[in-house]
Amino acid sequence: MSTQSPDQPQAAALADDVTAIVEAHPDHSDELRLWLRLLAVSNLIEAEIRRRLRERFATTLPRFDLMAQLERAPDGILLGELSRRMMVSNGNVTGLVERLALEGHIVRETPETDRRATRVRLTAEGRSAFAAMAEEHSGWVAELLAGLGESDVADLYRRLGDLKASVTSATAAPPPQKPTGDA
Amino acid sequence: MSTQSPDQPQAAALADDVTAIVEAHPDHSDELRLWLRLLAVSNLIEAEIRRRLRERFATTLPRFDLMAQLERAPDGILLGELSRRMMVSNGNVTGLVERLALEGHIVRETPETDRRATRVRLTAEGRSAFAAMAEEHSGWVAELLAGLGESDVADLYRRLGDLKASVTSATAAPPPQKPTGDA
DNA sequence: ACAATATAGTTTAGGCTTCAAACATCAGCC
DNA sequence: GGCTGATGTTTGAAGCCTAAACTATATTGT
Repeated sequence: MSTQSPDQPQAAALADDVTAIVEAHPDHSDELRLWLRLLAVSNLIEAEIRRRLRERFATTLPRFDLMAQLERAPDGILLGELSRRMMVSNGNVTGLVERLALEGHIVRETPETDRRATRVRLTAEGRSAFAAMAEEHSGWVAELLAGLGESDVADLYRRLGDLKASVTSATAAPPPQKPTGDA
Repeated sequence: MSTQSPDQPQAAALADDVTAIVEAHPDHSDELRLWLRLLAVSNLIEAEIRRRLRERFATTLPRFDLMAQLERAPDGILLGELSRRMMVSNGNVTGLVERLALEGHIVRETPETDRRATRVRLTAEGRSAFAAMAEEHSGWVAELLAGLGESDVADLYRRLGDLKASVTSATAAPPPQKPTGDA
């Protein structure tokens, strides 16, 4: 797995065009393939977990995620902070909170000190519902990853950390724009 | 990173409860952590790519994916086949195709031999638009993964393949139910 | 105090996604 | 020909998601 172009070193007649194209556009196929596989695996696992959350608990991944955030914050969280932690938009949180409140899993309250804000907390019912879901959930994940050895898990974890660092640094700093004069 | 439970082997008073719990619920935290990181990395990259597709080409990832499928099928694809290849529902494809057709990127036609079906193809405009997008897209991916060495890419690719196999085998065969009498 | 600005959330418009039900057509059979 | 069951697609309801516009409240500068 190094360069994708299939082996036709003999077809000389048209080869010049191909060569020119390849030189103008360096080969990114290994990275592309890696990304496509990463995406496929991630979607595969996610779809299965969504399916089970729906079948077993009649809930969804976003609601589960939101409850997971609340469980770690016994005193509740402001919506804005929730939106930051979940990495989704404010408006999105508004809707999720509305539905979870209807289900009785969480409650909203307005702090005395800032009447713009809304703080949400798990109800007792929500806390115990989440505990049940979280336990099964972690079992599902373990089941799906059961084909990996202990060292595979550790290795993948570390390498994905490297990848995350690569992505973060690539998105944090805007790409080198016109170091010299490539216009 | 092996077992999560913090070390309090001395706290004997309450330890029995903890022990019982741990034995009843084996520790899955390493797998869980791996899954959360995989999901985070995947979402990070995906969000960046969606953002760039929107900014540079005023399009979306699903539309890009659909066009990518069509590009590999010069004679067009039936909607059902498209839905299978993209791993999304039929109804989803209906909407995507509608919007891409409005944009002039693709055309729909009904085969003479089966008037239930719809075959979609890229237009000439769609083909060249896709070529431009695909080239930038692969550059973005390479850029985001640039922090990884060549061997890192190959390693990750292989390990993700193992992971995919694990997930596939876990979801294909329903979990062992009553090993003896299910005949 | 008051105007300007900033912050916390909600709303709106639009797109993606699924599932289930409806619709259209086809293929086989009587 | 006309049933019947399978196949290909669309529709409708519901949820998730975002960006942008908007409301309400708080803070800051003067």
